Amino acid sequence: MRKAGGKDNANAFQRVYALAAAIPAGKVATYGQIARHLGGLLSGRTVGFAMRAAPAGRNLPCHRVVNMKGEMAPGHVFGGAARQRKMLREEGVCFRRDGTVNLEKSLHCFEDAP
DNA sequence: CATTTGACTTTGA
DNA sequence: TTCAAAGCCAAAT
Repeated sequence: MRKAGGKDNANAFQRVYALAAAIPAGKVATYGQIARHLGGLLSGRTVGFAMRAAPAGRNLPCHRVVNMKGEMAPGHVFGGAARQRKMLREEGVCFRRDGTVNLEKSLHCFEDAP
């Protein structure tokens, strides 16, 4: 049990990391999916924020987490979108001709949230 | 303490 | 069909 009046929101970030680490190779997950899996405790934006704030040393496969469109992270977070795409492709993720991830093929299936 | 920004998603035109 | 705006939560300023 937590202390009364205290917010366990910080725990939510750890849940995001746990789910991200639970994504098997060759599969990807969306931010909103993880957020929804947390029971609406967070929103897709906050999940992405948690990834950006994800501490190194956790071996966190944040590159397996993409947006609903299957696009890679913006900027050079993983050394460039093309770099992340190649990395995911090496893991066995299916891609479309548009350069986006084929969510129909490589979207990891989390359990539905209540 | 209030405002702005950001690795998102959904709905409306 | 594609484009734009609103809603969302947390950290940074």
